[in-house]
Amino acid sequence: MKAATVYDVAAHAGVSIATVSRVLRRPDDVRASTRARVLSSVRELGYVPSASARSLAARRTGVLGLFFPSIDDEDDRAEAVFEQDTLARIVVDIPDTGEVRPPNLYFDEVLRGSEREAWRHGFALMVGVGRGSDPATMVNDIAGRVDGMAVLARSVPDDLLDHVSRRIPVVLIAGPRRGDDFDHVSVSNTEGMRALTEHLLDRHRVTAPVYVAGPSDSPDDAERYLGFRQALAAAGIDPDALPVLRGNFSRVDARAIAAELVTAGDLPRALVCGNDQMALGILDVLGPAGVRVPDDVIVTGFDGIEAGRLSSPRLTTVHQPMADLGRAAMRAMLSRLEHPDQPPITARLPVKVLLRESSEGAPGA
Amino acid sequence: MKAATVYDVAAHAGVSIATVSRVLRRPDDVRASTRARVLSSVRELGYVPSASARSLAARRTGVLGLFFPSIDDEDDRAEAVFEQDTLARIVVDIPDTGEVRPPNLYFDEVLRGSEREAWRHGFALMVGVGRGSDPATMVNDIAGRVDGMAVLARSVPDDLLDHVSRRIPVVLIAGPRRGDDFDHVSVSNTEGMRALTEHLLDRHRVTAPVYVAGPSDSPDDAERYLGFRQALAAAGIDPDALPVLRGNFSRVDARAIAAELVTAGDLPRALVCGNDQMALGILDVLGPAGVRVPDDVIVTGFDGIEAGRLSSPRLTTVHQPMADLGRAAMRAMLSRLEHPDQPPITARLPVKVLLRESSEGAPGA
DNA sequence: ATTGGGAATGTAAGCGCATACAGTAGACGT
DNA sequence: ACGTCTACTGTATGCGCTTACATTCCCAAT
Repeated sequence: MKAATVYDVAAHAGVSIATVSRVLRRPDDVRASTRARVLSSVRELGYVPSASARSLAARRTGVLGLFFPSIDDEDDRAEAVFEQDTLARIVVDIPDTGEVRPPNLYFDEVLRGSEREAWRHGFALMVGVGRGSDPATMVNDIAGRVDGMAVLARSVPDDLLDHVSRRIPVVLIAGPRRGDDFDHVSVSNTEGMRALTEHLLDRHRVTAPVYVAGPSDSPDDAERYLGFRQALAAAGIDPDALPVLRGNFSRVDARAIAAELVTAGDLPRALVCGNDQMALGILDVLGPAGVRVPDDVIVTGFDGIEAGRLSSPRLTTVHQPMADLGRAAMRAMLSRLEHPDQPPITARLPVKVLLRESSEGAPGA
Repeated sequence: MKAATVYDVAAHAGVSIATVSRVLRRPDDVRASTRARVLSSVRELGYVPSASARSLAARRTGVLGLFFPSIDDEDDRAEAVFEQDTLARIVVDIPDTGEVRPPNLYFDEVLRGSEREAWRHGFALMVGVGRGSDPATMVNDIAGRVDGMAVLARSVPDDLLDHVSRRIPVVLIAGPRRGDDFDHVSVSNTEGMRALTEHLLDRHRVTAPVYVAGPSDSPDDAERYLGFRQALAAAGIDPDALPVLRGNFSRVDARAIAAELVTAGDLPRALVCGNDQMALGILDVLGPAGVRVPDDVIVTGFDGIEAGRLSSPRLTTVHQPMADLGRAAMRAMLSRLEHPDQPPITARLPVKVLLRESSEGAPGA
């Protein structure tokens, strides 16, 4: 059952392969009667054009790429449950109080936005998730298949980016700019954190907020911390006089940090976290420890993930438009494809400060 | 800046294109010294092989496809925020009490699992989300680019499936089998719901649970309802004597249903919902209305989404392994690619009944 | 009936790579 | 020195499709 080709269809319909191709690509160039004949042959033969051949001939693939760094905790069961015609029935009692798998909303959202935007412009989307080993193979592989590629900050080494970008346009998502070579899409980390901090300073008279930082190599965190400092400086407070707690963006890690603060007994008036996960981790500890939020301690996050809306108290945070990030990345790429020589694009998406109970107290209060 | 090709590399390294190709595909067939020379040319020219050409010549693409029906609420702002070098600073007060966007965990998870499994076997993954208009174009397009394709139940009309499957193997995810033509991967909907229902009947002495159904054309819901009925029948209860409430799997819709029940004043002892979203919608209404869960009414869901673990009370539900669904689908496809003539695969993944507070009462109680 | 001209179709040349097959250079044996 | 292998490398073809260009149609206008 070899797959049918243009030749088969052409023969079957009694036309040349060019006509078959036209029927599929520019139907109006073909007389209605022949078109109908060809289409019926297509149907009859189960013909599906080979995108490989088409891309090769047309010099474009119609696919955009998206590359993520690996984040999902390598679930590496070699053999997934499968092949067993099992019907399950395992009843588990009141389980999983902790977090099972922090659903990686961030990537999911970016992906969704990307897919959507790519599709709107007639492109398919190919995703790659950088697994630990060697991104080179994968990135190269994807790069060979697409017309353009968006890459999450720091998921790909610079030299690889340079290499790949000689073939196709590359758009960087989040993180810092990389020289002036690439198009770049990010959110207003600094401005958002500054606005939030200013709010705490002005409205709540906080004088010595403590920043709970993410990994020291996170450019996003660096930008956020910068906003934090700017707000302090603008209020006449010396940022360097305040301690900074270093976390790793994870919830469990933040719990440890909070636990330490509680036992040490020196809780600041406000804990400003570099992301939501950490803020949630802190809430996990503070509540049970008898520390009231926000009465005793104000806690804020950054990202605007769903879980922060479901926590109690609900988390004050800065929401970044993750899906829009993906969309903007795709649009930047498409724009670059159309105008290869335009100057580098820099899109910076606005964020929203969401004031909720973890800083404001009961709703309506 | 035309992209480099094998020819360029060959010329630059002083070898033939065959050797260049060998260096990339079967390095051991080339003398170490020439290999090094070629590789350095590759680097110098920024050569990235064209997957289109390779796929065409090799007669396989190395890509697997995954097709979803459209679920995300068409966020159709024609122009996403973008291009404006805006720095945002908009402060919003205590917002969004309702749900902002039900994160579509289900697809996200299936996608994640698929990507993972595909990658493990050296394949890239291409995703397509069926947008309202006409799936044919998109499915055909994807089918032309991949070696095999997994499709979510009912996202593609039968004739299209038949057509496409003449070119590549197709695996169906979830839903009912389609004749005996396709490989099929699903979860134990019936068994899971039956186990859950039996638990309610046996352990909680519920005698007349009411089923809150999904859309009548949902095969998943049908399977679940069947399990519900089986449990009743096995307990000597006539399923047909009990009313069934019809929802559409959405949270808002379920709220309306619950509201009606509350005002009518005839709440059953237990509401068994076809999915988690609806169960959550019911919880949304019951709590504020003064109805105690589970003391007055037991509420259960199906799916095991994250939000059900974060609700209060936490939701008793049946967890289906969504990521594994994706993985299993990919494996089925790969298996089919290796053994085209093997009999149709049917994988049925086990589920887990998770008993939580919405049926059991306070933890530890 | 002729002719001009646009519309419809056919012809043929790649697109960039993999690979069967042919060729070439040493290495080794006699 | 010459034949024989073995290990590499080059030649040439085709994968299935698009598309510029050439050719043929068809019909209105003369």
